[in-house]
Amino acid sequence: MSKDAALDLPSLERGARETVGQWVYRSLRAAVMIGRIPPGQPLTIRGIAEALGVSTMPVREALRRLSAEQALEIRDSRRVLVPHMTPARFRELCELRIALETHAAERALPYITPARIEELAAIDRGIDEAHAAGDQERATILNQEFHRAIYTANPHQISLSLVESVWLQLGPFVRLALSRLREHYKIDRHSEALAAMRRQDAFALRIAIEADIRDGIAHVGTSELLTAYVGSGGKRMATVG
Amino acid sequence: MSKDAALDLPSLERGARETVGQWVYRSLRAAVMIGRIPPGQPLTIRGIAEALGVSTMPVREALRRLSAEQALEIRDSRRVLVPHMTPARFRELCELRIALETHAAERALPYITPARIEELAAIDRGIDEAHAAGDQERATILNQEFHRAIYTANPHQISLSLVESVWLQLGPFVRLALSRLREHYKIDRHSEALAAMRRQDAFALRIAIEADIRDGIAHVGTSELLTAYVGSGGKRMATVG
DNA sequence: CCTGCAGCAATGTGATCACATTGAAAAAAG
DNA sequence: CTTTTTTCAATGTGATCACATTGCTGCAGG
Repeated sequence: MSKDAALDLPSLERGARETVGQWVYRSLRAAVMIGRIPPGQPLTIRGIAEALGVSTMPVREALRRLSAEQALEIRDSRRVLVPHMTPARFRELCELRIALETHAAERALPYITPARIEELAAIDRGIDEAHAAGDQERATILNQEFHRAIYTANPHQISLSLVESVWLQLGPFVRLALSRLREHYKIDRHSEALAAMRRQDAFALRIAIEADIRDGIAHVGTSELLTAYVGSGGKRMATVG
Repeated sequence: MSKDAALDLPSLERGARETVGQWVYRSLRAAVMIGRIPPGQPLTIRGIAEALGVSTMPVREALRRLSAEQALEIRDSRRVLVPHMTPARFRELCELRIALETHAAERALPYITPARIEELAAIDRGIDEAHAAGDQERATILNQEFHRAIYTANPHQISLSLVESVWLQLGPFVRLALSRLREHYKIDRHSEALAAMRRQDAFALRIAIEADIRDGIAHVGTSELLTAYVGSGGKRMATVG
C-alpha cells in the first residue's frame, strides 16, 4: 500500500556481495542522513518492505540497527520514527560532536602522513567545487568524508562509529542547515586544520575542528532552525523556546 | 546441541511487559558486560536460541543490536563473536571513556541537586560494602550505576548510550581487571567527585572522573592484562588460559 | 606425509505464516 | 452534540521453513 506515500528512499545500487539486509540498512541510513525522512513520521516495517521490494525480515533488522545507533527512536508502542529535535537536544548533539571529534582528531594526528594530507586537500577541493555548483547535498557528504579521513588515519580508531551515530542524529536537520547556506562568508576551517596537521600541532587542530563544527551547524543556532521543525510536528512540545 | 557448551548465560527474570527479544538482548548484554563470554568464541544463533529456550528470531535481533553497539563483531563470514583485545585498542577505549565521560559529567553538573548527591553517596556506600564483601561483580555494577546517575542528571542527556557502548567494549575484560584487585590503596575518587559536585566545580569534577577511570582500568595497563588475553588468542585462539 | 578436492554438516539469510497488541474509526449511550 | 464503548484494520513479534554459503572432514592423489 502506498498510502503512506512520500516515502521516497534513495535507490542505492545493490552490491554484488551484499546481503539484502545490508542494502536495506544502507538505503535507510542514507535517507536519514540527508534528511529524507521527516521527523515524527512513523516508519512501518511493511511499508518500507513494500517500498523497497523486499520482505519484512531485512527491514526489521535494519530498523533495529538504526535504532541501536540512535538514528531512530522506538516508542513504547513499538512504533519506530525519526526522533524529534529540541533546541536543548540540538545543543547537546553539537557539543557532543565537538568533544568526540576533537578527541578523535587528536588521537589520529600522530598518524597523519603527507600522503593523507594530500588526500584531505583533494576532498576539500571537491567540497569547494560542490559548493560552487550549488550541490549542497554532495558538499555534506564530502565534508563527512573529510572528517572521516582524518579520524581513520589512526589505525586503532574506535570512535568513528560513535561519531557517525551523532552525525546520524543530526542528519534529519542538515537539510535545514543547508537551506540557509551562509557559506559565503565562512572561513575555511579545513585549511586551518590541514595547516595544523602539517605542523603536527594538536592544539591548533582541536581548535580548527571545533571551529569547523560550530561554523557548520551551530551557527544556525537554536533560534529559527528548530522552531520551524519542532513547531510543526510537535507532539507534546507545544512551543519550544 | 550443547556441544558448544560453556555458554552459560545469566538467567535474568523475564519482565511481564517485556518482549522476548528485549529479554534475550538483556541476557546477552549482561553476559558480555561481566565477561561471561570469552573473546573469540563464535556465537551461533541456534546455539543461543537453544540455550535460552527461544526461537532464532529474537536472538538474531539481539545479536544485530549488540553488534551495532560495538559489543560484538561481525566477521565477513557473518560469524559473530566477542572482539579480541589488543593493547592499542585497550588504550583507545580508556582514552575514549575519559573524553566521553568527562564531557558528560561536565554537562550534567549544572543539574546536580543535593538530592542527587545524596543518591550518589548512597551508591558509593554500596560499592564499599560490595568491596568489603569481596563481591567484585556487584561492585562493578554499582560503579556503573554511580557514573550513570551522574550523567543522567542532565535532562537532555544523549551521550549515555555512547558511554555504555564503550563500557560494553571494555566489558569482557573487567573480569581481568577485577582479578587484580588493587583496590586497597586506591584513593576514593568518588568522594572527590562528590565534593566537586557540591561546589559545582566543573574542572575538579573532570579531574576526579578522569582519575577514577584511570584508577579503575588504566592502572592494569597494557602490560600483563592483555598479554594474557591477546597472547593466547592471536588469530583464532588455540587454547584460552 | 603433505596437499588439493569433493562432499557434508552447520550456519546465516530471507520469506511466509499465525498471533497479540495497538490505534483509530464507527457505533451506541448520555 | 459530546462522550464512552465496541469493533476492526494495521502493525509488530515470534515461529518455522527453504535455500545459499561457509567451513570442516575425510578421501584421493602427489
